[in-house]
Amino acid sequence: MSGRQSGRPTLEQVAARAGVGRGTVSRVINGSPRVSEQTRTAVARAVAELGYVPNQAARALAGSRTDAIALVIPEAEARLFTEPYFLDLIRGVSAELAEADKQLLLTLVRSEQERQRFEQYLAAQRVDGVLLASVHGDDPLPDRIRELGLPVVMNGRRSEAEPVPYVDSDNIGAGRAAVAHLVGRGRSRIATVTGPLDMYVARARLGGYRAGLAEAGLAPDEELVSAGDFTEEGGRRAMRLLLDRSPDLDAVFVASDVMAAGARGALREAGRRVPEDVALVGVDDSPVARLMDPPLTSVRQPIEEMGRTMARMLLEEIVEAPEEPRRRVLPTELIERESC
Amino acid sequence: MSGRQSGRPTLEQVAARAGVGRGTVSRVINGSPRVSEQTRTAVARAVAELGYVPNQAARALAGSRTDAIALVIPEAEARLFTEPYFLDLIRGVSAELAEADKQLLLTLVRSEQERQRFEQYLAAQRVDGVLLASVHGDDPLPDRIRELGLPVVMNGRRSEAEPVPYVDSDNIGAGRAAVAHLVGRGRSRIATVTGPLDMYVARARLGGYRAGLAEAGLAPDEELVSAGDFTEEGGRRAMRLLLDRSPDLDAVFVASDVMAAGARGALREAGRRVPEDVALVGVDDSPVARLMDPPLTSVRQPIEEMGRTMARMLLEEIVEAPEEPRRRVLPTELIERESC
DNA sequence: GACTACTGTGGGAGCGCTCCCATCCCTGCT
DNA sequence: AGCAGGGATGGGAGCGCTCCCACAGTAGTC
Repeated sequence: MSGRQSGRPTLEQVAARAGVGRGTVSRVINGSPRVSEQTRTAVARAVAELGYVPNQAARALAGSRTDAIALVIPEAEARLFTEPYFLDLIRGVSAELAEADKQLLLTLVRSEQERQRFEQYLAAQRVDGVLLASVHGDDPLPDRIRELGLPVVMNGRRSEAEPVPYVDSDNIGAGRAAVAHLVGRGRSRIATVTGPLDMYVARARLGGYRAGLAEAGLAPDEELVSAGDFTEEGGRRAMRLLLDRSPDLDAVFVASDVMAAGARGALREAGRRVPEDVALVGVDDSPVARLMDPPLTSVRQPIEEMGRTMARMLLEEIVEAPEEPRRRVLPTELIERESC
Repeated sequence: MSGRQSGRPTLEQVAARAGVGRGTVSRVINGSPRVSEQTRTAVARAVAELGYVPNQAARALAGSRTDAIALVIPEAEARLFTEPYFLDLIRGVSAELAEADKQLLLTLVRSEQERQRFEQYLAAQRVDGVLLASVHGDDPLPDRIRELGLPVVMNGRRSEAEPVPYVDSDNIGAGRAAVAHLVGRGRSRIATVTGPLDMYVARARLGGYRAGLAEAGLAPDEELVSAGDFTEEGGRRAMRLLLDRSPDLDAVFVASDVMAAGARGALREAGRRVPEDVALVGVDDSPVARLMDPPLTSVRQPIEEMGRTMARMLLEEIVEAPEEPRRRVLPTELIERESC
């Protein structure tokens, strides 16, 4: 159908049409300054007339860069996170890459087998760099990728002293802000439901909680700390445990909105009113928070912005050799609703 | 670092190591049957020893296929849909593509400009086919892509008689099932909040609602139909209007869970109890439905399965020339909760 | 006026594959 | 014994670019 039956035009054909050499067209296409203005316009016209679009495969083969980057999301964790998380992240990454005219390759990794397959892709030189979302504490993948010589940027980190470049949100600040807010509302027996403590993000939020207590002059109490797993059910269980151990608690900082939904259920079961008896603060500012009864006060992370920042950092790493690993920690923000 | 400094091994090197010709290695790699068992194992060993991985760009250039497909999601609509929708869809697509060893290129289209850029990509022959999510009624993109000679499969359709291959869920069935369920619970003044009627999905659900009424021998009443826009606020407004016009209604089929959340709010404002005074059915079976008070009965769409099916269809279209456009309509399922 | 120093340009040499044709070497048959 | 018919194999010819070297033309320098 239509005139493209004979195949798409090539550099050579554009060159012929513009009456110049192949190299010159290439220079124009790639914006080299070493071309006279006159030649440039002639080539530009030929390009327009022929509807020329450079063949990506040929470019990649000759130039050894693909103009594509991979975003890797471990499937297991994709289910844990409050749902909009990854979509927001993708949105940010996508926006930034689109501006730079790069392609986004999305890889959901479900199994060890797929993970190996992914490493094969990297080896096949399909991408110029890798973005890694939600990496576990002991995940060797980031280091493996670096060994392949590919730039990587992670979302979040595996530990306090992360050697690989990353973009994280200020999880410690999130915990502190939550506690400070609760203290400001006159609460003093403040408990917390944490995430799984093998994840740095969970430890950081817990650390922020403790720092917040210390700043308010409140004594830490291990009875007031209960570990969840970022699921609703986990939040429910942790809350029950807390109520059991410390019936006198008057506030809870829950390390995610989804867990907060579970916790809220446990409080209802126990006949505690929110916020009259127990005040609640979550993390994520997810749609869930808005829909809860009462709507949940929550600490917002700038997810989309994290995505953008990651992409930007990666693109930088791709062009300029990274002297030392970059890292960015973006601020969080407390969104007040009626649960406090 | 490590031994790959000298560049990755090539076909040629594998051939030399195995003591065979280049063509033979290529045949082994691509699983051609015209290779003796002995040679095959010899080559396989050389591949393993060298850690050979075929260069994708070279393959694409020589073989003119990329082993990648694009999934296009219009950003504007990504915000409308109940959040897990696209993630589930992506999950399904990704799973199926991974099995077939294909890459997923994700493209969020935000503006007309980005859309054009996307068409350039297609022209640059970066993908073997395109998956299109949530296409509007008058969207010319699907036809444009077909003109480029690329296989396309859409999620949903633009009209009843869609010429482009698609995978849809049974939206008419969804409406009928919802109404039948409500009728079964003794309701007879059944209203509906629809989606924006320029979208086929909204019209189909409305059609199902009407068919359901007819099947139950209930007279249609246009006063009982109110258009929303798939947002929570739109659902709230539509519900208010409905209550205003027909205070005697005793049930509502709301064409999405998010709108149902808004509708539920409007009912609360009006002092109507759910389900005692007014029964509610939504669509999507999203997390929102589970969290509502009372939890919302909702018609589930097999989103992930749609994603898988789309991918499968596209892969088929890529290999065998499509005689006539394929289409698949997957069944929906009513999930009972306490809102009826 | 000869020399150097640029800028602009053309085009050869690959990049690492796939495609395909020519070749070789078995079978099996007459 | 001689020949056809295959299966297995080697390797040339590209695929459409980028890189880079060579060269022409022009300008600047003493």
